[in-house]
Amino acid sequence: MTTQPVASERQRDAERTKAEILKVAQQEFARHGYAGARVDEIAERMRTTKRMIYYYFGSKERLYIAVLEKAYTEVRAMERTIDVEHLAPVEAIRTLAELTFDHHDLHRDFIKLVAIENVHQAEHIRKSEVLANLGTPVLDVISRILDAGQASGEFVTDADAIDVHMMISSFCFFRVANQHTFGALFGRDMAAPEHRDRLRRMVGEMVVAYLRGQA
Amino acid sequence: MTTQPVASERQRDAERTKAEILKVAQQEFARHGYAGARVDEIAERMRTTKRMIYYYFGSKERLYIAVLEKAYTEVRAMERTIDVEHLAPVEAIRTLAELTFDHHDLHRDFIKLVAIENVHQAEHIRKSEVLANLGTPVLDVISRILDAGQASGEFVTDADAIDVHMMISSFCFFRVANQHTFGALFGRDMAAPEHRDRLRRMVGEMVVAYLRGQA
DNA sequence: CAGCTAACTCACTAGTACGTACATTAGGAG
DNA sequence: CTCCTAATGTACGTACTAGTGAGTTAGCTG
Repeated sequence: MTTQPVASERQRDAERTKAEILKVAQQEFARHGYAGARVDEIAERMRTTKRMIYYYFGSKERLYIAVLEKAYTEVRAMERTIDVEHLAPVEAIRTLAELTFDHHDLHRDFIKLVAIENVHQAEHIRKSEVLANLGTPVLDVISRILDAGQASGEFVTDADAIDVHMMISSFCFFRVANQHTFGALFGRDMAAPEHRDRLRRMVGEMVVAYLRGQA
Repeated sequence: MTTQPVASERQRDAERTKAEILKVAQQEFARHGYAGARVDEIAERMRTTKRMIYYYFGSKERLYIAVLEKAYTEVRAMERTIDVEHLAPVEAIRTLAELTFDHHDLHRDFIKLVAIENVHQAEHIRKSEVLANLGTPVLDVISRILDAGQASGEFVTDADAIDVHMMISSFCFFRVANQHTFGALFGRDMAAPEHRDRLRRMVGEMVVAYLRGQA
């Protein structure tokens, strides 16, 4: 048995090459949109060549779909680690909102990909079997919090889990996705630390106030 | 003096041609994004030719900026017609939220242009003098409602007009802008009438609950 | 009606962007 | 050590795409 070089030293390594393509492609698509992204540009920013992109992914569109699949899969995996069910309903939903906020704050590229995919009416997502069968763990969490809150009487508003998720997401998504036009037109950088912290508290208070209803 | 043909019958009419270019271009940019939009495609869908686009607008980018300017100007003009100040604070802010909701519902192309412009980090908006000096009338309206509500004691939360505007916009924007990925992943069409009506009430209740605070 | 210019048409180009044919090599299997 | 194949590199083709050069005409002005 000869000495095996460690993975990082191997000159030929399919997994490593594929992973690098996906990483660089994600940046490129997020920065320039689907049509604006350049396959040649992705290739130039890598150790490897454009030929490899086509060898592994076949086409620009399939590469883009692979990027979406990877991004969504990671996000869903992260969602599954959220644990707020040991908290009382009010604190649970507030914490969930704030974690969602943090999550959006940290995954700018993912937010952009979602925005881009919506420009294209989700046509690529619909082509992916992986994404079609990717559950949404966060909905179950919200459902249980809502049930607990209604049972204890703390939540008065009769809300649906998808709606509540949408309410939280919209706030967090908008702050990140629209920060540039918002900044240009209102002169306020929603991503700046001082605004970020206030808006983080705001999203939590917003959901709690909504669910508690008009006392 | 010879008989004047009416504007619509004139074969040569700069204003009419420019207006048609802008209208078709808005659709094309909204549908395919900045990079995905095709100047030739815009030309083909018109009475006139591609050469005219360059004659009047000079470049694809300047055409795109002109489209943004027109869209934003129209939206701001519409905002100025909003009149809720004869209402009591709670009803005023609720109505404003619902009108904002309707407004987003009606101007899908505009929403998409905003999303697209954010993908490009608002670089085109920043190049436009028109847009830099376009006020935001809605902020004054919100300010006055907040002042009235705080004076009367109905609003407890110490909120800032820009934040409240952001809260309302985010909800309305997200429902329209992200309807495709949301629909694909959660199996719910937020644009369908039954959901639309519920979400419309929801945005109003959300702001009111937030401003009234935890009683 | 003559002349002038803004409005318009047509044919074309230079460069770009996705994708591929073909040659080559690393490195594991036997 | 040899062979075989997955992995990789090079160079190129085809189609598209923004933008333009140069000529033409509608229709207003005097």
